[in-house]
Amino acid sequence: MAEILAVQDGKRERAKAANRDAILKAAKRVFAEIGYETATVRDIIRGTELASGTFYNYFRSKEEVFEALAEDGARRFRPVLRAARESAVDFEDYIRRAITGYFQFLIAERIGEDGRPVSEMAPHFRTDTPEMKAVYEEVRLGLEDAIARGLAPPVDTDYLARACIGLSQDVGAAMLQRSPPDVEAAAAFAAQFIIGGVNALPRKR
Amino acid sequence: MAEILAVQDGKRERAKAANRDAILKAAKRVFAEIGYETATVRDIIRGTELASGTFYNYFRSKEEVFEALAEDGARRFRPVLRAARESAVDFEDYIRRAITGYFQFLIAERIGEDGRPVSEMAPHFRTDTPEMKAVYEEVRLGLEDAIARGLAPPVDTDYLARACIGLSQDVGAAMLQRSPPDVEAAAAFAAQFIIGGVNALPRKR
DNA sequence: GCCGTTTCGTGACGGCGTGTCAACTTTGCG
DNA sequence: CGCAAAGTTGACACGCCGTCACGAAACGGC
Repeated sequence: MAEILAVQDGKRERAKAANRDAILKAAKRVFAEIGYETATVRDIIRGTELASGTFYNYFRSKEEVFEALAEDGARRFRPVLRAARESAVDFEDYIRRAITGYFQFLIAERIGEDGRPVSEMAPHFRTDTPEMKAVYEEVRLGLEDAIARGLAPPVDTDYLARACIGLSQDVGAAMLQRSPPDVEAAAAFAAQFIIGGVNALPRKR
Repeated sequence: MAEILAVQDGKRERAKAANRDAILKAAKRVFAEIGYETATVRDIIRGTELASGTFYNYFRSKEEVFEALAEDGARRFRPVLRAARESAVDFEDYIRRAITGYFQFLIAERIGEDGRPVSEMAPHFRTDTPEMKAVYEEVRLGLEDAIARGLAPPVDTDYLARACIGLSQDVGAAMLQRSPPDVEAAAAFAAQFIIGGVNALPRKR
């Protein structure tokens, strides 16, 4: 009756989800406060009500927690990319929407104004984790899609996706270092750069 | 007589330089073999003939050794950039030379064919260390120089430098993952992308 | 050469974080 | 209610960290 939308009813399942969530939340806070490198598993677990051993029922290491956080972020970001792809009227529009979405995401995700810079908090911000790879694939598919529709010239989509991601990450980081960060200006810069770049590319494949 | 070009004669100075060098060499090998994250200061010192305490006479931590290695790399790379700037006949030529130089550098620097991927070995590959910042400055100056000479349109050189660096890093990484890596093709891709991007940029400042 | 001074290598030590595990508590279920 | 399964707990052994008192080796004045 009261559990109309109870996705999990067992007390065990609820506790499990709650514990995992508590650890993730604590980790996010601890990483932001003292930095990923210096943070210890104990620091994280102290941020919860659980005992040290319990940590290892959920994650194998500090690194795995970080990856889980990155996965979360990527999972939340993917819909933004997909929406950009589906609602865009042309290639230029797609790029602009995707970049703007990413930069807004960056602003929204950084721990409320304080916290350490992303660079310090993200030690190995590479396309390692599965969900990270999924974002890369989403970008690449978006580009291939545009090419298939004749909206962009046929080029090496692997290089192109990597180029767009690397460029966006660094311009995004530069944007965050300015105060106040200007999403519009940064997005316009990155988007126009990419569009111009794509059009100048050697047409392969 | 026999010491015509002896830069350091004191036995102390020579030992110091040799020890520091031994630690750096061992660290480079250890990082490549077992990865930066899992490597310990003890692992590094075991790769030399020295005692554990000696490590701390030269570096404060594993991270500081890594930074020293990064500094070394950046210091060796900077002349490549400078040469590109000085010998280039126009903006397009400058970009092409710089990118090609960087990609050749990547190929030359990776631990002989084996070793872990750069991404795993370089946990915080950001523009943190002084020498790293110097590379960024070198890039930015090269771009400002081109703009001042009217070879490129006036744009936000901070964003532009970041964009070029991020793009080059990621395309370079993608190149290294292919076998065999094709420096020419990758450099042509990155250079043309950048040139096209710059020309499409909103002219500010 | 000799010896006081300084510099530096050495490895043992206290402190701390790690990951494990046997004992204990809670939940699910008949 | 009671048993089995699942999960939590914190103490423990292990390994790494960074330091420090000690001794050896190099320097430099005589």
